[in-house]
Amino acid sequence: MATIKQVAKRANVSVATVSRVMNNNGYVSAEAREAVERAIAELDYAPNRVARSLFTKTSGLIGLIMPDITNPFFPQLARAIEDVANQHGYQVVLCNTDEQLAKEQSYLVALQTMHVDGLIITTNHSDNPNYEKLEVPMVALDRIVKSGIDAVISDGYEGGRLAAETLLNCGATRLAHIGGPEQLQTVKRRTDGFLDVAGDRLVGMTHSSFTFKEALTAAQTLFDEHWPFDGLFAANDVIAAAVLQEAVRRNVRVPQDLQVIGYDGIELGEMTSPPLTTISQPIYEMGRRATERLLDLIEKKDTVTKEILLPVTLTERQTTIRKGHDT
Amino acid sequence: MATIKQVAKRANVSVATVSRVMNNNGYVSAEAREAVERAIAELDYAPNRVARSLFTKTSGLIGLIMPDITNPFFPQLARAIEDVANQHGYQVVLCNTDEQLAKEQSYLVALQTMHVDGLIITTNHSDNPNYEKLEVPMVALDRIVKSGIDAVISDGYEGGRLAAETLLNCGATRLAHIGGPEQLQTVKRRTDGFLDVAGDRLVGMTHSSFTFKEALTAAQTLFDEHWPFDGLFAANDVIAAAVLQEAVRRNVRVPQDLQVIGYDGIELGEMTSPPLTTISQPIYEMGRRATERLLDLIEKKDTVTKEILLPVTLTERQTTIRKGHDT
DNA sequence: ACTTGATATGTAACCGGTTACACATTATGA
DNA sequence: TCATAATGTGTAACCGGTTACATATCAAGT
Repeated sequence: MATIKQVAKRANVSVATVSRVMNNNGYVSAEAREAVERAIAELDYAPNRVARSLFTKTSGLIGLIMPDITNPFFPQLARAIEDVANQHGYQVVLCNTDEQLAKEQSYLVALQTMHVDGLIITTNHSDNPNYEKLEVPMVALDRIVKSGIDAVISDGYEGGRLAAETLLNCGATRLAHIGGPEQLQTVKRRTDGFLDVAGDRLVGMTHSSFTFKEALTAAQTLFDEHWPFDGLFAANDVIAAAVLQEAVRRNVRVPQDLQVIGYDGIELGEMTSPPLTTISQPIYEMGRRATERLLDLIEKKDTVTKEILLPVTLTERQTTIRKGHDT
Repeated sequence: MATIKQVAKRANVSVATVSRVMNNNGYVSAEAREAVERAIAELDYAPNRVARSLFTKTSGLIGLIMPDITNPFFPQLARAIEDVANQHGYQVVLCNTDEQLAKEQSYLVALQTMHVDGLIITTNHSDNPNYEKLEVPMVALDRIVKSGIDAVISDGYEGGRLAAETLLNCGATRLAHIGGPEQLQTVKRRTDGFLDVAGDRLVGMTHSSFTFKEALTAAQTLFDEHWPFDGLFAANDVIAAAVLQEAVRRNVRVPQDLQVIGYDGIELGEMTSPPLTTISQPIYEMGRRATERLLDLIEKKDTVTKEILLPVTLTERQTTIRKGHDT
């Protein structure tokens, strides 16, 4: 790789002049500019970002801290983040923490020492001193966060309500629910919303992690202990898929005997049989907004901490019975 | 953040001594070492990786170039890569290229100027000059690659054969196939293997991209034009899921009327109804091996170009009829 | 006692950029 | 015409590490 010095020599100017044309600042004569540009082209020069970083204290890097990219909710988020970061000339560093504070900590120091310009964090530990003492701009994503950290989330409570209302509207009378991991505030809100509308029409409820395997045993438990019910709301689409599978195993027909609503709106919901009715979060949009917000923070366009709350929508597929069409 | 100079002053030594204790090389007296360590602890010092990078020309960064993290095959790969990279003190930079050469190019220069230590590439364009002229160690993953680039792939041809043999063993006599994108060599081999065993028992075949939507229309076409068939091999699990969904729409019972085998072994296969029999690639293992290989290359442990071919296995679930159990 | 090698430490150059500052030249306005 | 501002360019300091090299001390070997 050519260096700025080589370019300077070839163009018969000083490194300062080369730097000026690269960054388009300061005064440069037309001839000098042309000579430099020719030299750059001839040498196929691209400035060393490490060197630039050292001086400017910016890296063009964004740290992305999420529990597990393997969880089907996160790839879309990551994609959105990477897309907009890239459009603005930033690269993203991927970190999987499995929600473990120790891992987060070690990533945090690694990212800090490489001078990332900002952080997008999907963590429950944002109130941890490790985060608080960081002077790096950051925004929390899909997580409710204690103090003065920016956040973008979607309206889980309303999503829960919407699920219950939909089930009720579709004629369900005996409701069931499988909630998510209880320490996830953002997931708990879905349950809260659902429960508030369901009231005493709730006949059974349990909890599960977001792994399919656990979801399957949770579904089995629910069927074993609380059947019959005719409307079920799952805290995410993976759990809903498990319910669907368990339903066919038990010859419970969906949606005739049991209507099911999932949560998230990931692609998996299209692939089940029948395709899953679900409460869709605007996942890509969430990633996009979080990144745009972070970029604003980095460029100091805005310093007032904000929480961005995005609306959810009902995606009606075939695990509920359409009213008005009266299938 | 504290700098090495501050540490040096506090410990009453020179920066060289601090550097020596940090890197554990050169001679350092016990007292000096202790003083430095105390100063480091007191100041919470961590060396600036950017500065170190500039001198050493290593960054601790690995570039991960893949088409689209949103495609459910890739998150596991990314996770494996990130896991082993992290275990060795490296961070990974995520790049989504959508298979577009222009995007790859722009990522390549970005990654190069930030001095990534290595590259894992999932691309069809490895024979492009952009890659060839790079002096960065790299390994291709899940892609067949022209010249002297290391690669790790799994045995697609054998996987295709295995799929056909399994279907035949399970009593299928009229075989169908939905192939993947034709420019993907690694996917084409699955088709080749399948076709070689199927021979003239093949009654119908079509192609599809790996998006669920397209797969669904491909499945419809196949049913429309070539039904009946009783054994189907799909080039990946997403396509297989589409076939399953289309089958229930047409009241075709799986596996009684039609047996289906997918390919990849992603988690989606567990979530369909019925759960999908599939040819499993050792996805995590592939990512792991690729990264370990890359790390060896980076550390110059080995310079002979290698192709690592990993075996695939049959994961028997419920879209095929178990022989010997005669369900 | 003197050479030699091991131990210990500091100074300064270097990595490849950016930019403050000095200096020179040219244009502008009174 | 002369002061002043705008334009153009180079030198060198700086960012925060690493390490070659110089220098010094001390123990061991002859």
